Amino acid sequence: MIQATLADVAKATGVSVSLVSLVLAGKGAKRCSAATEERIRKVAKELGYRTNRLARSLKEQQTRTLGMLSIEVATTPYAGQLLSAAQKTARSHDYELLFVEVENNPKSIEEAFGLLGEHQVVGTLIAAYFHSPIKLPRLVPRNLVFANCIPNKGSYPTFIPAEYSSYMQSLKVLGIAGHKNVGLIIDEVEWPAVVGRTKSFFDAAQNFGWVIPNERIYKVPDTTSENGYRATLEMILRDPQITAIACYNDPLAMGAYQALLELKISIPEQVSVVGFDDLELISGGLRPGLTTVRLPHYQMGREAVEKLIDICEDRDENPTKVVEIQGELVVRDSVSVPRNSATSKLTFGSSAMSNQEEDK
Amino acid sequence: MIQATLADVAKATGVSVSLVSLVLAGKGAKRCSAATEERIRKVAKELGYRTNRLARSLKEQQTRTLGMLSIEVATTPYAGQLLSAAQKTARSHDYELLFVEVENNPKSIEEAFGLLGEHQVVGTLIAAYFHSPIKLPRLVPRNLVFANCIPNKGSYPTFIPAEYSSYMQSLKVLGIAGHKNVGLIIDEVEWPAVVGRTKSFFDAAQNFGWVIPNERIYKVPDTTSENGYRATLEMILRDPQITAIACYNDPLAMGAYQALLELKISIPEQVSVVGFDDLELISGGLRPGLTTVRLPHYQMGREAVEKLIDICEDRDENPTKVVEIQGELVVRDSVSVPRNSATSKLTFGSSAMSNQEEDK
DNA sequence: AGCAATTAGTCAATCGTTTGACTAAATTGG
DNA sequence: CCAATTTAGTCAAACGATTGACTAATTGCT
Repeated sequence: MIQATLADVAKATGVSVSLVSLVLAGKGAKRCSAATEERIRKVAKELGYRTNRLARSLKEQQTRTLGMLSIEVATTPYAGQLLSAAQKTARSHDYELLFVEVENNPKSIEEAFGLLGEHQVVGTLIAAYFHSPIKLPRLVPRNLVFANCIPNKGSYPTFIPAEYSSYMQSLKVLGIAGHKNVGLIIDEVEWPAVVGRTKSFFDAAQNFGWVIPNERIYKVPDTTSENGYRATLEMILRDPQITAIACYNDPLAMGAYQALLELKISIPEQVSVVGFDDLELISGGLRPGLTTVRLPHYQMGREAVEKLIDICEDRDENPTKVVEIQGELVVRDSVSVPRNSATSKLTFGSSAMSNQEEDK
Repeated sequence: MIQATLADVAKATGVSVSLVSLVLAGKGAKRCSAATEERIRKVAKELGYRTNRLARSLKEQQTRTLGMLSIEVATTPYAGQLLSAAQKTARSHDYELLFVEVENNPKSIEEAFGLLGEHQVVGTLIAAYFHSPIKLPRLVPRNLVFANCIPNKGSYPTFIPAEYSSYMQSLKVLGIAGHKNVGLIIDEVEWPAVVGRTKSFFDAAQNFGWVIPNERIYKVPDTTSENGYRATLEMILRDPQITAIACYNDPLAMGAYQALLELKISIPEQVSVVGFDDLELISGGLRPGLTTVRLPHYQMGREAVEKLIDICEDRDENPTKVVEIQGELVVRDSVSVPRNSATSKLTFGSSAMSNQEEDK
């Protein structure tokens, strides 16, 4: 006997299966004497009785299992927060998470839907490792929500980072510090995140009176440190007026640090840098610490699952569609007031270090 | 009707439920005419019939679900590979993964065991984000395996990184390059990984004739970049003979880079550096690229689940206990032959850059 | 023709849990 | 004291899939 069943408890107590079921479900009040109830509970405990959720779900025609389709969420540093949040949130509502990795194509997603269907999941969360578009198959299950990605059709509760306003936070740090000559290094592919952050940059330029921002936008084919390094070298050599570099993400910022260090330009005294993502390994590991914005992975996971459960339990009073979640500005030490360009011109070479004349 | 059942297919075809079941299970050969079989299949397809795994499992008294208890596997950069591998491996054997995050204490683990029991999982994988000891509760389920962690009692299939031989690979790179004066920066807490890599260092010292290694071991309370930076500064200033630094992991190596850069000591010309973990964000992002060792997260996940399924299906012909998996050496550009200390003494200051006189 | 064997199915029990319908005994009210 | 109500339970069907036991009709063989 691998697990005690209701029948085992009933036999050991000398009552019917029904009564045990009622008592253990807390519905025995009107059907059972206090003494019997106690006996049943005692025996159940002794036998280590645990409900068989398969049987319950079959009878109830309703599981408490959610499916989570993940597009590289687990394997991307920090996106895992989303998965962790989803699981913990589900658990806290007595739901389980059936986790399935898929590829971002309709066929792979459709297969996974079928699988989740066989397991009678009551709802499905689709999440991606970066804010990306999802192509859905023809048939989709009911009770579907999205986190960190956007479906190509239909209208579902969708939880994504507020790219525009999140990025604006770090740009504001530059603007308020008084920077006027700001460069941007950004991905050349027009992902939703790229569009939002670009707009943010132009609006910041407008607000803070930055000069000709479109000439100071450097596009890279991939947001690697290597590309951040190269873009920064080029940017600084071609445009030595620049006092601050806004990077699309932290790996680019890491490359920017390397380029500036190589040019013997000190951060933040001579050039300030901001990143995006708060990849702790990078942002916390760099010297000086990188001022950046933490993506709301945890919140997206939590809110998406909470919404999903609301929908599953028909408690969706306000059928929200797209929810943009604000990232959190993490201020470290990579931004200062701009150098006084009258007294401190950027020079390149071994004497750069002695050239630091900061504004007060 | 949310999902078609066997009864639906049977009614639509005009046959009994039994026959449909038999046919769709591929056991209809001796019980069904080819014509009827074809009709059944056609109707099932039209109705989008999918087996109800709850009902099947209940009847079969056997699920195809595995439980995975994770100790921060999802939230730690790169450990997520283990989870991804586990899920994909399970899936490729037609198993599902019920993913549960737990804390590393017996109470939390016991709770999760109970939960998995209710879902009738046939086997359980416990995995941790770093090679760590696990305290098990009094009662544990059958069919248990461990990945990247070690149980405090009992004897279970356990898949861990081969700390000693993995780390030896990167030390060999230093040894073969001809380094004699090698420093080690390592965690002060005696985790299994620390013990293995320390032993590796002493044996490498023995083999390659390194001098007094115990005086060149710097212990840090936490393996952060910051501590790597501090340890490196101290190490180099106190012991300028050092030509190579072996770091316990990549974040420490990142800190070492910063310290060396600040001292204007070039990598690898004047000092070589090796890391461990291959945190791509760091190892691939640093300039020059960091020579390090990739932890076998993916392999641990895959092999653990394969073993688990073997056990669940009574196919465990060789009941292996602890399997150590070798990490993969990733050679980048942070190691060269040692500087010739006769002609190139380390000096500290702005003239260091011109001091590079390498061996040929 | 007569019997066995094969073909093409159906029947019914079962897994563990839930719950509305039922019942026997005890208690209450007038 | 007896009818009505309450108490303390039991019974049985259902969820969907599986499978050994059964059967009716056809075919094969001599």
